Amino acid sequence: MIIKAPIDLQLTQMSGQTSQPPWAESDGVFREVVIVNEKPVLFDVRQSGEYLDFSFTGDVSKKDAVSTLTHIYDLDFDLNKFYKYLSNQPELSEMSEFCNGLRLFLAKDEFECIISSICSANNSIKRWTKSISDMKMKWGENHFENYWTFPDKSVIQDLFEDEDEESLVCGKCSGNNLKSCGVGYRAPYMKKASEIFTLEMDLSEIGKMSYDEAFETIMKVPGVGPKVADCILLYGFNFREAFPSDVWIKRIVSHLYFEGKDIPVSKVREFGMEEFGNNAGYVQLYMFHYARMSGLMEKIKR
DNA sequence: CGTCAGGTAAAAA
DNA sequence: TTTTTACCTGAC
Repeated sequence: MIIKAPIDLQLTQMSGQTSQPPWAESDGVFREVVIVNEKPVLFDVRQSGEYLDFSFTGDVSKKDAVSTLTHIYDLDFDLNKFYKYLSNQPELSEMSEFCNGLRLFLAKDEFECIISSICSANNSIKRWTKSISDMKMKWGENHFENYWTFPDKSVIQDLFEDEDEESLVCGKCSGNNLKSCGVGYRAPYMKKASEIFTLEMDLSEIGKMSYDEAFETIMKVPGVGPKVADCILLYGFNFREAFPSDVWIKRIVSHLYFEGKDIPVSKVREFGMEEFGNNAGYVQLYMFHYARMSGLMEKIKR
């Protein structure tokens, strides 16, 4: 089945958005299990011309399958209208040609997005995606032979932090702890975050809040600073006015708007939100990949 | 082997 | 309030 909205699936999958690791790819087919109406559904998605082609296995209606993928790949967003917006501004006008078809890759599981985003802090895309994939295989639920959902918060909060803690309980066991997934010092953050969402913070409330209220709330979670908070709000809860600002975005904004002057990341975030409004999330996404693909990144390193 | 990148938390200014 | 430092891990 084809969903008639332009997308570059490969680019979107591999763009390092912290909602989740890329789906398993084979011969241009991206495959993943997603929980829809509390039941596991295995999706196959592939590029068909400029559109998305898909099939699925599982106990779900065609309509719900379509709306699930439409959400995850943000297919209701009008890319051409966004490209018009970009082309009207000299600083941004080149971006759409370098990132044509790039879309938000939104969370299939809000909790997975939170832990992924915490894991991505001060980390490389390659490393955090491997950590999250390892966690799924170790403690998630297995479906359709080779696919795993992300473990529940109640599972992660009780995990051993490292080998030391694990061997206290079981002398010769190993590998059944968070640090074995390469998450490093983020392990205690992940455990505490899980505990908070189990005990005191209701995930379903976040999406109903205003952006400011949601930002303030999510910032109370350990391991969540301003950058991670904005990733969680953008990719996990669809707050499109979020402008996740890290060192790369700082360098790009500084290069494009402030003659290369060193601007504090906090100011970059404020600038992005004021300047781009509801397009802030998309502009951030396009800035990063434009810099990657145009060679700008090499030029402004350091 | 050492050096470095990269956000957050906690300490220090 | 803003600035500095320590933190795991893997790439180089």
